[in-house]
Amino acid sequence: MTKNKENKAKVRKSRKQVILDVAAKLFSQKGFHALSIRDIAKEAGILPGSLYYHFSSKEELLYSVYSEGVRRIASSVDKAIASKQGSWEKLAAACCMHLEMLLDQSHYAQVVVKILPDESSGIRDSLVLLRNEYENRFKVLINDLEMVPDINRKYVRLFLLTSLNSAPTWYRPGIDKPKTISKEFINIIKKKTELNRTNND
Amino acid sequence: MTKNKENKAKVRKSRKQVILDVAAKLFSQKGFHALSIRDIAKEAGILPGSLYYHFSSKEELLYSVYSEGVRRIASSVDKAIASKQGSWEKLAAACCMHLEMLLDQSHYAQVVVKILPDESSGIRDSLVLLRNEYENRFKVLINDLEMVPDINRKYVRLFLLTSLNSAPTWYRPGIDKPKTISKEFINIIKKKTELNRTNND
DNA sequence: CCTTAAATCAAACGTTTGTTTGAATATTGT
DNA sequence: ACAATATTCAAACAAACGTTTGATTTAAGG
Repeated sequence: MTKNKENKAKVRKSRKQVILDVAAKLFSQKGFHALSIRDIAKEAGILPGSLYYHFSSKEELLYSVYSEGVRRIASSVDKAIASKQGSWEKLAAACCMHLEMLLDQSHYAQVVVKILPDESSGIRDSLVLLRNEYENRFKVLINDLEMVPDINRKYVRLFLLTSLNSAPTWYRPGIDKPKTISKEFINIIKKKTELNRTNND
Repeated sequence: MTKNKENKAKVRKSRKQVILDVAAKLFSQKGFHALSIRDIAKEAGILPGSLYYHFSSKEELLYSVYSEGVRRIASSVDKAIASKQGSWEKLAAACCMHLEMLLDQSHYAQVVVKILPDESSGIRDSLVLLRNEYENRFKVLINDLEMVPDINRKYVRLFLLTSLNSAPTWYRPGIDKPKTISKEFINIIKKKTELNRTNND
């Protein structure tokens, strides 16, 4: 009763949401410092000052986008993991979904891996907290992994996660699908790569 | 004359070199847009305008630092490769030196991996060119690698290089040495990681 | 319809930005 | 020692920045 939500909701998304979407897109493309409030406002179809009715500062806007990005990628990955059994299958599913979120035009997710928390010193710690909470999933997945004993799992995690997160910098659609890429990465870790000829180690 | 002696001793490192060193340090720490000419000038002990006697713009300064970074890391890696024989040994030596340059406080090298060429649109293409010329070494090294046939070498390269380049974001001195880290990374690629129990692939 | 609150505009604020300019100072070659 | 050149200073520029403010419009409730 209080408001005619249905009409409104279906006709147009709220202005605040438009600002968030535009900010996600532009932050992911240009980074924090290279993007101005005026750029965001112009693309959102409002005046720069109007933005401050919804967000108290540029940093708070980034935080809103960043946390929404973490929320989206985390829930997608959680769903992907839940449907799988076996430690390697779970990890593969997580990597695949992680990569799909990064590469399939999800600007929110891209912000999470493209923006370094140190770029915005005022909210640095908050961003690191959000990101750690998400990446902890991979720590668990890799610790549960059934693998030969002489591999340092910390480096497996770093190796895998940083590779996936760098994908947006070199990925070009049409060459390979995210699914293919994540499978290749997992395979490089799983399989023996060196030829049998010399095994001096 | 007495003054002349003192000055010469003191100015052994030319002003231009001081500016370059300071810029390398600050660019690697703060990125391109978050760093101002005034910050550089203050740390170099000159006035902002004086910088423009040596460099015609902020972008040209970045280019100078970046190209010097590529020069240093490339020549170090080339030397490291030359002394080794065997495809895996060469790759290991290259990765180790690459990582040492990045982690052992070489600000010039850090600029090369921390600054995304897109941050400075005016010289983007020049930076990409420099970087590709360097990274081509790894393309060659990995193509020469003796490995099982069903591995996509392109992804081995991307996998390895992006992992190494991300190291400055998580590396903390005292825990592990660059040498140890690069060995672990190479090992993850070389060795079979999965337990033998199920080999359904 | 009127009132009240939410949302946006229009304009400006004070700072900081990269850069330019002309004068002043150091340095160098003769 | 002097002229020429190389280097730095001091000051300013216009533009862009994040943000604030007060008026104005839009929407909602009784």
